[in-house]
Amino acid sequence: MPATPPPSLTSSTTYLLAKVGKRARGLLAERLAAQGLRPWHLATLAALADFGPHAQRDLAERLAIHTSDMAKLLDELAGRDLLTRDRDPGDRRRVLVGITPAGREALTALTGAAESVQDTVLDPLTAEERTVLHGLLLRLHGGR
Amino acid sequence: MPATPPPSLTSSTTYLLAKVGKRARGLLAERLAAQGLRPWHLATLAALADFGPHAQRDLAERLAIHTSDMAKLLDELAGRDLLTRDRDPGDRRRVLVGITPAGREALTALTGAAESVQDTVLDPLTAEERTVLHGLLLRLHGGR
DNA sequence: CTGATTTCAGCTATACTGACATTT
DNA sequence: CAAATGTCAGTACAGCTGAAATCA
Repeated sequence: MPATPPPSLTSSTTYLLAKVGKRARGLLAERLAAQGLRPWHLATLAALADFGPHAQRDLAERLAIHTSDMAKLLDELAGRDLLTRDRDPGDRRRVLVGITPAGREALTALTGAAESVQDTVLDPLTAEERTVLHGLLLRLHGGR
Repeated sequence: MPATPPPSLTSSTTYLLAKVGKRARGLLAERLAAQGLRPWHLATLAALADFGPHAQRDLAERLAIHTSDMAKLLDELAGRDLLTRDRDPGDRRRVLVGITPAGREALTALTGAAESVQDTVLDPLTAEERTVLHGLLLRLHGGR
């Protein structure tokens, strides 16, 4: 017996968003774990590749993560030589974080994993439907 | 400065799903906390209202939650007289869980909170767009 | 005895808090 | 001195695991 979820929940868009989103993140985490990394590592490398070097604090703000957690993430990524951390000569409180060539390679692999997860999650939808969904989610994400 | 998130992430539907879903669940949890309850309490009461009494194990399976966590949830709900727990006379291993009148009242209040959160989250979308989004998410949720 | 149901104690990961040293 | 940056230790919670108690 497939155990139907309660209709009064599946009729709520909020519920579906939370459920589907959680599944997506779970699948991504599972795939990235194969490379010993987590979704936040992907996000961090992506931010550095998209925008260039950041002060650690700005990186944390861009990803909406706490500075204390960012410190740990960067420790892990620096330990694999995926990024560099250098004191800002102009303001020695700041640490400038940049991506290394190895980091870019890793990012490519991680992005590939994310795309494969996306194919899995969005499998029930046609290409046009995926575009529509993406547009709607972008509006929800932006309209904060 | 509003700290733009990395485009290579926002171009991923998976990322947006996870982000928007997490925000939705977070807002819901915040609103329900005002009544001393959490999203799982709402889900549990909704399942009982939709389908009638359940054996504890069936309830856990329907909501895709672990039986050990279900035991704790039911403790909390029973402590507020929102549900009843009785041994199944036909199979004394099973505990039959049912919703009380007070539970139905609480469910009404919790559902109201959930609808208000939904209005907040879906605010940027028109009514037609909300319908489209709901339909797409239903397909993603069902197509497992 | 085997298997199902429930309960409990504990483990892990994530998100967050607060205190601190360093530098401006 | 006050404010900003980064580091570290510790807290809270959700999700999960495993073992024991009860019963079919």
